[in-house]
Amino acid sequence: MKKIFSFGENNSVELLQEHMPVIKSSPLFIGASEKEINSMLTCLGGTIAKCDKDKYIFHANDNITDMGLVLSGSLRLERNDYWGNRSILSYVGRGEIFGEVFACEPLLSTSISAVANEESMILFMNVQRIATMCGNNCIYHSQLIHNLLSVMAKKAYMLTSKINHVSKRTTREKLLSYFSEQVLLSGSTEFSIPFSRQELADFLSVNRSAMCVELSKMQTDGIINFNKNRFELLTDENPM
Amino acid sequence: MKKIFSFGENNSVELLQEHMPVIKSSPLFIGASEKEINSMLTCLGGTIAKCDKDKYIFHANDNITDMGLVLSGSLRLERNDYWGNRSILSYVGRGEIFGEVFACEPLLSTSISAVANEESMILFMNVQRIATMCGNNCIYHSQLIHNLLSVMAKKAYMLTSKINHVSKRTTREKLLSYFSEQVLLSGSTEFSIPFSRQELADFLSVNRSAMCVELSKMQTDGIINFNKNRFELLTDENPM
DNA sequence: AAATATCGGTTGTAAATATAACAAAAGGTG
DNA sequence: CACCTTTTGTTATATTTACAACCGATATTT
Repeated sequence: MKKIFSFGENNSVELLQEHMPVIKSSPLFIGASEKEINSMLTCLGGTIAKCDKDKYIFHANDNITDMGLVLSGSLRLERNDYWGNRSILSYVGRGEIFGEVFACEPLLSTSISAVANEESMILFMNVQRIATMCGNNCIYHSQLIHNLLSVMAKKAYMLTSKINHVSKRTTREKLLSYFSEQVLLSGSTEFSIPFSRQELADFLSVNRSAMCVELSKMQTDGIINFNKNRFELLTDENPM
Repeated sequence: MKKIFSFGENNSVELLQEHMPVIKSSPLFIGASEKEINSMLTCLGGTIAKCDKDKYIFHANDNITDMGLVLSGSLRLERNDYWGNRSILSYVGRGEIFGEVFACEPLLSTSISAVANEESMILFMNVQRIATMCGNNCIYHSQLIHNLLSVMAKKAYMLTSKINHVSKRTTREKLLSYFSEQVLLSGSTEFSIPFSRQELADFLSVNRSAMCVELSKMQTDGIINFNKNRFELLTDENPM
């Protein structure tokens, strides 16, 4: 990994201009102007680094102080268990942030690593400095804190929600739990889902094939209708 | 729910003294002095309210702006699905905080409600004001932000970790995933768990009885040893 | 249009799980 | 200690799931 840019220093303006659109649209900086972003990133000790494919961005048990924003490329978060089994937790794409959990709570020295999936550009920011208000005229600092809290709140909500689905005992219950949420979110008994069958099965931690069987049964039972990725909940009665 | 105390006003000192030990030891204010806490809570528009048993502290789809700290008593977080099925997500006891997710991201107008399990005293704090630095000489404000970020990071870590266990397909894999984490956390292949069998089964979303069967099998197979709540992992080989 | 790949649905079978019912062990109380 | 309650372990059985293998539909490539 090679640092190629530091905010607050004399740098190539081109590189910055290239990546500014991603920064501007990221959840951390949404609504801020370029000038404000520059000011904030100077405040946060922002640096941009390039990471080659399959190189580690951080490693399990590293002491992490910075969170990252993927400017280009993508990376994956991996977990290693006691026996060295590696499993992929998630992919982090362009515009998404990562590492905020470990940067906010360094004691969670962790079994989790971040690896570049391809050649990637990463913007690193020091979280300690986000929490610590600077004395400068960095008036958007509190907006930044607000944004970070918002990002973490959304993540916690998403995780809680997923646990709710996955904790159900049968595939049918898992599906209905997920569908119920979609109905409540969309405000309609008809909704589209952003998953392929395989992705939905992975999300709910069930076998794709078994899930397809269950979906068909539910349609036969008159509980749901579906066509491709569009679903409809047909029952006002508790189907369980 | 009845407000009985507001920080920054002339209030009964007794009530404050009664609950100060809980506040001081809560994760939000850990390390702060009583004077600092008073200053911060004035800053945050802190109020103390009493809530009777089985009364709602907040209701699904309320617009939540405050997070809470349980000073005495306890409450439960409930979720209602589309069909009105109510399930209990968690219990929140003395010294614990709740509602921070919704207060940080009000758009998550939610299917989740908080209900008093018994007569309870709750300290409410405005999260918007946590994120927004006050102009006062409230020097511990950034410590507070830091603490809040830390709390949310720990929660996200805990949730991610639980998803990792629950997402495994078989009971044995779920158990081993959990045990592996305990080994990594404790740094030893021997560890104690804070769950009864029923609680562990609920945590891993499996049937208690089936889990007991699996635990016995694993002992027979020479993968683990256990006695009451003390477990030992016996294998350096990947048991799966 | 033929070849290829991807995706969704189906089937049969082996494996795993939930469930109920019960027994044994542990803990608490008068 | 005797009694009761709670927790943990065991067994048998019905249900549910995973898995592999296959087919057909759809989309993509050449």
